[in-house]
Amino acid sequence: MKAKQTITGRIKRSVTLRDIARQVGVSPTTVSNVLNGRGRVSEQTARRVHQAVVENRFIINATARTLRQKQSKIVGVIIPIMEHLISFHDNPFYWAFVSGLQQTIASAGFHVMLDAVEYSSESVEIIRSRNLDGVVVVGSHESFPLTQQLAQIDTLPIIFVDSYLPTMNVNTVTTDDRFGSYLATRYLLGLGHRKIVFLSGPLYEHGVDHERWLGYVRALSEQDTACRPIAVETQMSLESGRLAAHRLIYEHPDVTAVVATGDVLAIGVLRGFFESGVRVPHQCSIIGFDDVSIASHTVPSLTTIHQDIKGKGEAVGRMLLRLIAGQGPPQSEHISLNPHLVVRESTAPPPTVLNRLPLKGGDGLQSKRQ
Amino acid sequence: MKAKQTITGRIKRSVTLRDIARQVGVSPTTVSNVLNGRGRVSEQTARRVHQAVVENRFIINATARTLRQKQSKIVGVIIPIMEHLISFHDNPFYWAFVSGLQQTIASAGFHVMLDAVEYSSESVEIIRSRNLDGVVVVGSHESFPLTQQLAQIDTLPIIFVDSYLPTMNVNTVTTDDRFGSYLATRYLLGLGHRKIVFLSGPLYEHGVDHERWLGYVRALSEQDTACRPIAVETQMSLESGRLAAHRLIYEHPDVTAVVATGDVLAIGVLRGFFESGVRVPHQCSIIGFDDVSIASHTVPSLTTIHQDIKGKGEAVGRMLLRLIAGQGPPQSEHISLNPHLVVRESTAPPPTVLNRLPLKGGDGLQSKRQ
DNA sequence: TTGTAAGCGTTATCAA
DNA sequence: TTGATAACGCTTACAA
Repeated sequence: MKAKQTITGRIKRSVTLRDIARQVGVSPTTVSNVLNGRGRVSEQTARRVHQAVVENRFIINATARTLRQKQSKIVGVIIPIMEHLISFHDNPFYWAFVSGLQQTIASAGFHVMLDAVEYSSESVEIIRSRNLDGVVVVGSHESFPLTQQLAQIDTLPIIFVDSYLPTMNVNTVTTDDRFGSYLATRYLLGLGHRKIVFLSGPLYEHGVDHERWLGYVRALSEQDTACRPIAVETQMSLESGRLAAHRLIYEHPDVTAVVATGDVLAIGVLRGFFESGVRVPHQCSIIGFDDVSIASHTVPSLTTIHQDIKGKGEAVGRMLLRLIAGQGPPQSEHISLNPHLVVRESTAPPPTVLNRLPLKGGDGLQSKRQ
Repeated sequence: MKAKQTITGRIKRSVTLRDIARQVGVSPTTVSNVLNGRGRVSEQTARRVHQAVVENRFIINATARTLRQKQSKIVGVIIPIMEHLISFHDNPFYWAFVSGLQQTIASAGFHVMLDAVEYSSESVEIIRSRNLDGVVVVGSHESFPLTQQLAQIDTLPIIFVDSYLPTMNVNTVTTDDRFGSYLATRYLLGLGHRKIVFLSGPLYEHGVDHERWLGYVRALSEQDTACRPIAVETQMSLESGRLAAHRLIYEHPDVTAVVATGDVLAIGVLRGFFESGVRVPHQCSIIGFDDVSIASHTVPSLTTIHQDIKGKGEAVGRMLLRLIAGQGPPQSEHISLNPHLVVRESTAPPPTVLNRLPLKGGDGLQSKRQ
């Protein structure tokens, strides 16, 4: 291990609190008290200490402080992943969320440590090892061993985001996914659609997409006609959406609308339909979920269920700060954010019987007569 | 400060290396040696130590280790920001980059600490305070006080990403932006375009967008006709792109192609033109930069300059690990990644004289005769 | 092959 | 209002 050396060969040491104390002619305790604003110091002394701090460009060693106080002022953001990071890199969702969180906790002097952890992991060493003050887990499932481990931790606040963990007594922040999906489906039903496909990522039990499925089903069941739910399950990615669109055309040619569980998926569908010459919304309506910033800039722009992603990061940040400060309630907190419908260009009433044009091209000509 | 207490009122202490030593009946040194695989321990002892570690769910305290060794195994990712985080939340670029970096350094046991720092900041306390082992700065400019401060640090490796700092002797990883932009512009010239607008974010001197400007200018100047460069400067965001498209139609109605310095901007333009009824690529071609995953899924899909963003994060991670291991060269390293052109649907030859349709609608009828 | 003891830079406790 | 001292949990000379 080579030591960092100056030209003179002396080991380069950073300025310590002790150095400041020595220079000012007081004890380390006093310097510490000044730095931490404990007040029991004369103004004189405080001023001199502050001056020495500036002069020597002293920066307190947070590592030592953490060791002593067992408070790191670090919050861990843990993202459960599966093998090859499916949907981890691509999803603009994460960044918006994390930047909202970062901004909020930074204002209280906290830092964010990012960690992607295998969902099958049996423990998350970083939490104890680094004395994290709090943890945020994004997108977890009850079935993950990782989730089980994390839920057992009772020595520091943990917040599960976008995770439905009904049997676990943990803090959660979610969007009301079921309601959002219900809104989307009801809107389509209101426009007159009856054949509506539900397109989602993997439907884990108690997953976000599963909640959205329940909202979709409920909306359908409230409709007096016998609307059958149709589920198409794929991955949450642009490309999966594109491919799903092509499949839809053949497997469900009579469909007039698609409820996608994510804008990413919806945008892929938009593209897939375009490639096949299916016009949106004239032949088929599409509705997304999330309202990522690009949703308002697609062609056609995307009708979607809006959720404030950055705001969610901020809400999580505030909740975490509160819990860390010990102002948390004895039992777990749950926040469910309200999504709302944003109508744009990708939805319209279904083609009428007269001008109906099935998705599948084969008998297109026939239907075009009007 | 309330201590965490168990029901019995005893302070809850985590298992330490000393506890393990005591239980096994050896010294802390031996346990440490086992844990760090230093080898000078009998296999017997090693086995017993390992067993005790597992039994007691011992996790080493990285904070204490850091304090002692002055190596934190933490890498800081610093993102210079201006006031209200313009283009920080929205840009999918960051996430892809950071996740590539994270993945790479995690495999060597390093963690990522994320920090957004004001560009005007005079110091980055976190670096010394947390004993960071390395730092990555994304998108910096020479004129930032922050950059000046960071460049002076010589006690740990710092890598500047997507930053052109010609007067500074620092490690950099960039994409060959000038060349990429040159490729884009040359491609359009080759298609026959002569009125090509350069649409960018703020053109800081030595900024990424400025480099791209130089590539654009060079391509034009190589063309034998007197192609005048036309610069339109805005913000790097979807919405700015959309608005710019509307402006373009009036300010430069004779333009037949747009070189945008980012896909985000280009996608905004796509949308803006759509809103105005300008057909892409028939009336106007658009070419982006970055090839974010959505670029291949827009309507029309985006011709763009591809750069491997996640790969850039990985390259930075590898370089950082090398530098941290002390295998770095005495002088600064520079890596320039090669971008390439990806042709999709948003580009085509310009409208011919006969079927020419200016962007501006006013005299559209006149030109429509054929 | 193993152990002793000092120290990393801070803060908490207690005393002055 | 201030200071001496002992930790926090680990690693590392150096000694045995």
